[in-house]
Amino acid sequence: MQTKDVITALAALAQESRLAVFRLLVQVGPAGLAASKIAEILGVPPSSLSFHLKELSYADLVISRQEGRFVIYSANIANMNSLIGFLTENCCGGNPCVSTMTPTCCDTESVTN
Amino acid sequence: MQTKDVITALAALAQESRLAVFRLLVQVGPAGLAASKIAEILGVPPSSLSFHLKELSYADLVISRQEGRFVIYSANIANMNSLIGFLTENCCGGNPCVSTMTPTCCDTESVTN
DNA sequence: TCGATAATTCTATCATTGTAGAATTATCGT
DNA sequence: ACGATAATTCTACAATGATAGAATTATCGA
Repeated sequence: MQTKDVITALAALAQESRLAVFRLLVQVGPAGLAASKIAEILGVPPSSLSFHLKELSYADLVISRQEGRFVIYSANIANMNSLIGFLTENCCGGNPCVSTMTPTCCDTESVTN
Repeated sequence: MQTKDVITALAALAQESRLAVFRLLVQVGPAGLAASKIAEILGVPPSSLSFHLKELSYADLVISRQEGRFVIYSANIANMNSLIGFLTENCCGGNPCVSTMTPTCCDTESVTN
């Protein structure tokens, strides 16, 4: 994961609506939610939500799939784990303090640091 | 950790210079670095660096201590771990997929979710 | 106490980002 | 094929954030 991608991801999350969307999708898991359902739950106007979902997609933090006339969004857990890995990388110079270097969330198989 | 604090922290990290400063300090560890040293290593003008350090301090991502006429900055690992905990909280609805829920970096004692 | 260095604040300018209504495109049910 | 719903793009406006020189404050060495 490149510095540029990390900044894009962090910037995407550093916004109230988007952070709420992302956390909601993290909690929902791979099943995901339709855009309209997200808008309903969070009380965000559709056009605003679309804007934010686009940002999250661009940052590769969410994945979308078409199901009929619904677009289902779900969190990209693997990329979130990469992000976390980047922030904690080589902590304290490498060896002295790192106790556990395991990913913090599910989908550990597909983590691509 | 509150949503507002998380957004502040993420926004603080979502910037090239600040992310570089933070990662540098994470890698250096508790010993930290003087502002002038950081400016030298990263090639950032002092006034700009001050601006960014202030942001990182406000976000509670770095800690500063005075040593003579030097101000030494170090990463606040505990708070970074809280941040990571917030993002991964209740992943996939709680139980089904969480394999390891351990902090990703040192200073595991002082983690305050 | 005085010059030199460290660090921050002040200031102005420039660029980016968030918001949400209106219009547009696409897909469903009948 | 047509009305209804889903979702996105377009648009304009407001707000926030980044940059770096100049001035300011504070601490060191001699």
